[in-house]
Amino acid sequence: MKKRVVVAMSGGVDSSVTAALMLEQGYDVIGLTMKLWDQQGAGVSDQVMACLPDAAADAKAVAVTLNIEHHVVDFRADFRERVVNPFCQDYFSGRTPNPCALCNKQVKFGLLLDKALELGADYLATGHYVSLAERDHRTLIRKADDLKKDQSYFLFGLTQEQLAHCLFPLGGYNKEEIRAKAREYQLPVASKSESQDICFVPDGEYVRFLEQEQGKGRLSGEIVHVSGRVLGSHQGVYRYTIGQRKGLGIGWHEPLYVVGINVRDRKVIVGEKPYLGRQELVAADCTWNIAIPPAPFKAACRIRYRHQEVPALLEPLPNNRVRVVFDELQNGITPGQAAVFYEDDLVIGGGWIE
RNA sequence: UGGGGCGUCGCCAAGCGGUAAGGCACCGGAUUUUGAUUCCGGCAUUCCCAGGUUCGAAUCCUGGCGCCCCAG
Repeated sequence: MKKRVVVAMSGGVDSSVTAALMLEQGYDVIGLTMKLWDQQGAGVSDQVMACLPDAAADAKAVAVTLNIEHHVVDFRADFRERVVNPFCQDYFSGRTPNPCALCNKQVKFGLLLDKALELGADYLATGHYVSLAERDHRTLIRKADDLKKDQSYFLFGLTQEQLAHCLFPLGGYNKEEIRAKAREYQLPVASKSESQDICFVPDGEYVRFLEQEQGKGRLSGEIVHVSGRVLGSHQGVYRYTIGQRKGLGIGWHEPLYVVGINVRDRKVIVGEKPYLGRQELVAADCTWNIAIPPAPFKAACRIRYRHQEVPALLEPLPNNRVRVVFDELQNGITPGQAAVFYEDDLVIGGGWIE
């Protein structure tokens, strides 16, 4: 009997081609589109498993073209509770959230996967640019062949249980090839543009979003140099993130970067670039896809998306945490972002920077 | 109003008679499924003001104005 696979269809090029590929590979395919957020306006998300009204319509149109079953599931309440609210809380507590990584774990490969299994699916397939690999009877995420599109960083939180039901057919392709396939299959979304920004903040103005949600002018205070000298004022600590240079409005001999955020005193600490360097971090809520070695071990670590991982020594700590000591100083280690660990091109684990 | 110093883009700062460097900030763009970073481009017809000397001055002279420091 044919294996059944649910494809998470956002209405974008990637997930649409994913559905076509699954079909081509002989699966019994059902398309599922999540309704995550109500939003007017431009900046329609594409790769992001969006959310917007016409995303569902586009997905439906693709499903019709492919002649597959398609459903829309309404996760708006859960999405707000599990992704949007933590996003706001993080910013208002001086952290910088990574909603995409959280959404993957909680919603796409949480609620949506559950829904897929409910529908009798063996697998959930998505249009992420990653592959899967087997090692020591475990399933690991492998970076995409096209490193420019690699999205393994955002998927570090998936557990063995989740990965057991995942299919990522796009990992071996690059974007041009996927677009070509979309045209080949004559998908109506073949020429849709790339998306960016947070899906629930399509215009990228996350500050405005936060202020709409929680009110304006909270947590305003001083901008202080590492030397202690007050250099200016700011309109809210949530407007800043570690490593940020632009938007400080301070004329100085050199560029200044945000090197610290003190919510209690409402202070944004700035300093010259060398002050950004840190040798280590601690990550919490770790997910491991290997057996955790009992002793400290070497691995490569990424501290942000789209950055070459760097060598470090990982020391597992109690309570699902890990200390990461880098061989070289790293700039812009930011609480709230993910630290993702690699062995060659495999994701072996990751956690949230404290 | 005794002595000394200084006034060039929002900030710092070159320039010292030949027709306004640079850095920071800011703005725009590129890159990017988070936030950042990074990269590229833009940004003083004008040098505190008013006269004067020069073919020509931010640069020299005169007079104002405004700061700063040291003395009283």
